[in-house]
Amino acid sequence: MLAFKGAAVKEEVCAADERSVEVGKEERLKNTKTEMDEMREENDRLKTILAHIVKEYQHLQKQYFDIVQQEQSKRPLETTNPSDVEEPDELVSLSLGTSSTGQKKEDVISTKKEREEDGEGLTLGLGCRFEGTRKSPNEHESNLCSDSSSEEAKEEEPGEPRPPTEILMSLRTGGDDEVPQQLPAKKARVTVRARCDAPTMIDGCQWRKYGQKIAKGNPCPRAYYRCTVAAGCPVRKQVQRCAEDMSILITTYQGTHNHPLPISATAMASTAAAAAAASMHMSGSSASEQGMGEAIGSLSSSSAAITTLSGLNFGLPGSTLSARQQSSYLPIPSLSPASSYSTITLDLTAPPSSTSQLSQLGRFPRYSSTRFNFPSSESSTVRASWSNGYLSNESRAYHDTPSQDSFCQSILQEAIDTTAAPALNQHPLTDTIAKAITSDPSFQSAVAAAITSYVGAHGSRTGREGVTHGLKLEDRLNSSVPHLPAAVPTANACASSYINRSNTSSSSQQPNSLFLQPSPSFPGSKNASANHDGGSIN
DNA sequence: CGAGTTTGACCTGCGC
DNA sequence: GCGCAGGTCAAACTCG
Ligand SMILES: [Zn+2]
Repeated sequence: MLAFKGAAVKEEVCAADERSVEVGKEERLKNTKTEMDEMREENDRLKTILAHIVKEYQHLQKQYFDIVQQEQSKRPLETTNPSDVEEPDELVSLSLGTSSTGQKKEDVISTKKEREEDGEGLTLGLGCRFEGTRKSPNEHESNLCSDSSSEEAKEEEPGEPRPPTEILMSLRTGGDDEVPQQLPAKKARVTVRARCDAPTMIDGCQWRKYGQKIAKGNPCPRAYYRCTVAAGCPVRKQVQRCAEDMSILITTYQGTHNHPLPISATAMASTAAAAAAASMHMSGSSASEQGMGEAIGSLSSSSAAITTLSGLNFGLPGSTLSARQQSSYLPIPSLSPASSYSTITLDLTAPPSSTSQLSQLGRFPRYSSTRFNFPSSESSTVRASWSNGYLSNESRAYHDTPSQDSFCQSILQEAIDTTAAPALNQHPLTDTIAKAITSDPSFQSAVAAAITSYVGAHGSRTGREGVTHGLKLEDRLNSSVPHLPAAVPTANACASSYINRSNTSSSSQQPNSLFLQPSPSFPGSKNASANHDGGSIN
């Protein structure tokens, strides 16, 4: 009896369960459908946005070409850019300051300590010849092998011709033509100033320390690192703390990677590039077109998504070919660039006030500098989205899916919008970007890396010029697209989110295949001493 | 034992 | 030509 009763009860219970289960299934189904609908809507939205972006891009591109043509016609005989030639060193400074107003030139040195978030290392990367955006990993390997032999040669040669996206090509043609004229002997350098507690920035690349020296005027020793991701990679970096503010880490990247960048680095570079481009647009005026264009170009090369941005960038009303402002900007005396270098300085320290810098311009007449400001106000929201975007990027790092990067798209969109309505909207975008940049050290480094790479590529190009005209374009393309500039590893300990997520392990990043693999986690970014940029060093 | 760091020596460019 | 400073090399050492 009891047994029966029990059985009956059980059955009832079972029936009830089944019912509830069915109900649950239905609900789930409904939910799923709803989600699907939402996804579809989202998809449509994205498509619309993409279409819009493309349209804008084309428009801007056209404008850009017009401008270029105008410029060319204006100064047909000029062989070199005035600025380039005249100034032994070009200093382009990117200011990613957090201060919202900081429109322009603030004293870099005075940078305050607003950014406490980045507590750790920053990283920069330099150009990379073979870019990871490419679809076929195999190519990377082959490239690596071939490249690994001679550093210098590599630097000068972009390498194999990779068909960049058409957009890039067009951009490159236009933009680069002007650029190529830089001084032949110049070596590209990217200096990143960022607040970072960690000894070095994590940029996703592996670095090996090969020397240390106490520079004059700065009690803090300067460390010298060499990229070890690929044998023979010519990229080097110097890491030094600012004498005036020990919390500021100054990292200088030099050279162009002769290997594909790690996914994380690539992703960072792209995002950074996008942000940089966008912000540049916004701030527009002061940035030198050339520098920006190049930087962006390099960045864009890495990721298609960015391409759009770069396009925008180029599209900018050539605000400045002629008007380029050259200001000397020398944040840290000890680091003063050698005359033979073309240097881009990324100031991620968020200068507090915007006026001081101007005062300093006069101090170092010798160097011209272009400054890029990324004013920002703090916001965490942007950052989150950015991170997401980054992640998505990362997964696709090796696929050419420019338009698909939603994150980038959003950014682009913003940029575009802003661009369209020049003055009005600038702040929002700028802020957003700035926030993103500021909040994430890795991002910062990425920007720097991207720029660096670009510059490096450019420099190498210069060397090659004259040799083969026919190849020129190709080279450029290659250099710009495939060869990302070294990604600036921004890694700090802070490297935070991006790196941690995307980057493969710090120390073990490996050139080809590994790049593709999403490494699980970042070990600890703690040791500054660690050599691996990815992990510790930098 | 190999990879990476340390550190003094060495090389090079530049100003006087 | 000399000295200085920045940058690099490489032997010795450390670490996993
Ligand atoms: Zn490298």
